[in-house]
Amino acid sequence: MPEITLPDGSRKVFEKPVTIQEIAQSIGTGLAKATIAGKVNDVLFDATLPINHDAKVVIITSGDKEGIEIIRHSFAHLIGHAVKQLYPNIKMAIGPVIEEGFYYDIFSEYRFTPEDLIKIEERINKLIKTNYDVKILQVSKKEATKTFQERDETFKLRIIEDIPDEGLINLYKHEEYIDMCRGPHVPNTRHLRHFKLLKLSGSYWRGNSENESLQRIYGTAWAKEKELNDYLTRIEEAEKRDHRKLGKNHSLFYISEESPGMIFWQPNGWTIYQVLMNYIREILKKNDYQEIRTPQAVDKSLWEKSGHWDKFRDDMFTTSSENRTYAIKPMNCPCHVQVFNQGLKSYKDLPLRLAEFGSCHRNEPSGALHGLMRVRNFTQDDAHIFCTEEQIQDEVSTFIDLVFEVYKTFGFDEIIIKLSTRPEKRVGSDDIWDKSEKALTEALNNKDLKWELQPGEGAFYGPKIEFSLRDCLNRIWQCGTIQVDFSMPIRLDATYVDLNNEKRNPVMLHRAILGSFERFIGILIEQYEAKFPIWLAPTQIILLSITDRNIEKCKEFNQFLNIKGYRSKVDIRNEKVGYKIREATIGRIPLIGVIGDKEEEVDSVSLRALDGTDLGISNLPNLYKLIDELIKKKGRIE
RNA sequence: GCCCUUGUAGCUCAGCGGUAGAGCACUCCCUUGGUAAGGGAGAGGUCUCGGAUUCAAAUUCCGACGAGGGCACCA
Repeated sequence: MPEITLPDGSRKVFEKPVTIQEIAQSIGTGLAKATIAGKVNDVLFDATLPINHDAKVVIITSGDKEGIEIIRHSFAHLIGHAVKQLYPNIKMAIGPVIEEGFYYDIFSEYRFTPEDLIKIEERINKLIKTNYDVKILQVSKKEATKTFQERDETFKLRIIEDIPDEGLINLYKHEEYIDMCRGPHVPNTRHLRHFKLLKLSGSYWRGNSENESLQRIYGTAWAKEKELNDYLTRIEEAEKRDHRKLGKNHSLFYISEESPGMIFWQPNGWTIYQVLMNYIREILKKNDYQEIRTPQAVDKSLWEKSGHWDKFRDDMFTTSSENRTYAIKPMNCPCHVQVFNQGLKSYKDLPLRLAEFGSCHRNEPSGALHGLMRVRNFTQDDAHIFCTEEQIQDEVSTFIDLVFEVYKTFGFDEIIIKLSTRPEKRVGSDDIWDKSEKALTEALNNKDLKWELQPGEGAFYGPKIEFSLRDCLNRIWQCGTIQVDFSMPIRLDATYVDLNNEKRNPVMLHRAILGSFERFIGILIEQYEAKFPIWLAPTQIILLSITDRNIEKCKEFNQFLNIKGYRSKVDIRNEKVGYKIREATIGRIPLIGVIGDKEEEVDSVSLRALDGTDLGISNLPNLYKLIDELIKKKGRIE
């Protein structure tokens, strides 16, 4: 006689074990029809499984977040159902739900093409329209094993091996197709309607490139057709912000076939780069950093000492001269230790902060390259803080604030923070790792920030905090970072004299705010959709002549503006003003100045903002004032 | 690096066995026009590269290189 408590507090007693479906039916037919699954004492539960004890029950429909996830998960099974009908020899591996969709990893000798994707989608459409019931079999591990042995589903068998012996395993029967899942799943395919298979990709069994290659089919699914269409439109719109597309359209940068992964900055892009660099320079000055510059190519012996040669040899570009081998530097830290080592250092010199806009080369795998986001040559806004153990906490804390201050300037509202701890392959004792990880954890916890732990993902020399941002398609890119390193100073003999006149090794903090200029500008292009605030805009103002009579005035104003240090251009072509405005607008120039006879009479210019706002007529001193104010704001919305 | 896709004028793309086409941009001419496209003419490509098939290849096949989407990697 289970007593069921519903979310509104009402209770219902049933004569015999009852399913969520039946509970919903007892409330109303409409609800019963919409029921996808439920929660029994806060645990997700299939709609058609019996509940034989008193419980709190929540009914889940497609309107719930869990509901839509269940729908997506069930669609993954439908890939299985369809694909096995079309290609009986394949083996199903794993098919989870992801953000806004699902995928299924499949082992198949035959390689799927986009045409197959269409076929599979058609087959799924056919299957869901039959509105079949999804049946649940709860079986022992032994029975499950037998089922998948008969079906030669070797990957499912491997998954079963890792499941504990006791307890039941849920098998979901989609007609002749059987899949294994923790569930729950929809009770009938009539809940599955609005989906689209999106893309095909390779993957590896258990995410390990040593294992079998699998083929992954990605899809998305939604409760309503409108939601599906909105999602697809959203992706389309987001693609328009792609920094590679905008970079080309606005002549910011390009990448040539001869140097994959390396950036040719055009005048427009380089302007942004320099403004950004000067902004960081100001920040460094205010925060007591000293800028240095170190060589591009350094003898391999230094990299052997630092440990990089051992671990990253294949990922470094090398060159040789006479009898020596050099590595084109993949990082700046060993060089910074060299600079630190010049002259004897006292504890009074610490913390010593050495910064460099360091150009690094890393031979990234070809498949990893991605516009400005992942390149083979990048410039870090790098710095190394040499300090004592006692100073770590403060330095890390100050740095986190600094990152937030800088990111705020660009209006990032979502900064993803992750703490990565000791990897398997590492240098340094466990005692040192304990201390380093503790320092970072405490710095984060003292700030009341949301952060995520990534065990085993730290650098080989120390743990790190990463600050990541999302691009237009929600892909996450690490930008800022701070890493604690007790090892490098020891390996490279960095020392200072302490209060007791004894030599000690300093601790080294590796840190970057933007990460690399390339990646950060890539993110910025997408963030602003290339509509840069005036302090960053490659061209800040363009002066348009209305007739040829106004050409000289345009040129004169332009010269004054440029001498004053603003980035001004003219458009004195023989075109109508509407045409020039259109071009300047498409060119994303923040301020447009129009000069006709009327303006010339009063030695002024008519101003228009990028969004079309009329800013009135202004003489030069007022124009300077206006631009100065806009620059000062740096596009911050406050 | 792995799997799928892909590489034609500066850009976006069409052509998919009979030695190249559009729109925009560019140059010149007419037009001197007041806040998102005035009109006309012209120039521009050994169709990424290397092989193979064929009387004939941008078009089919193989390979290399680059690019796109994922996966793996990311000091």
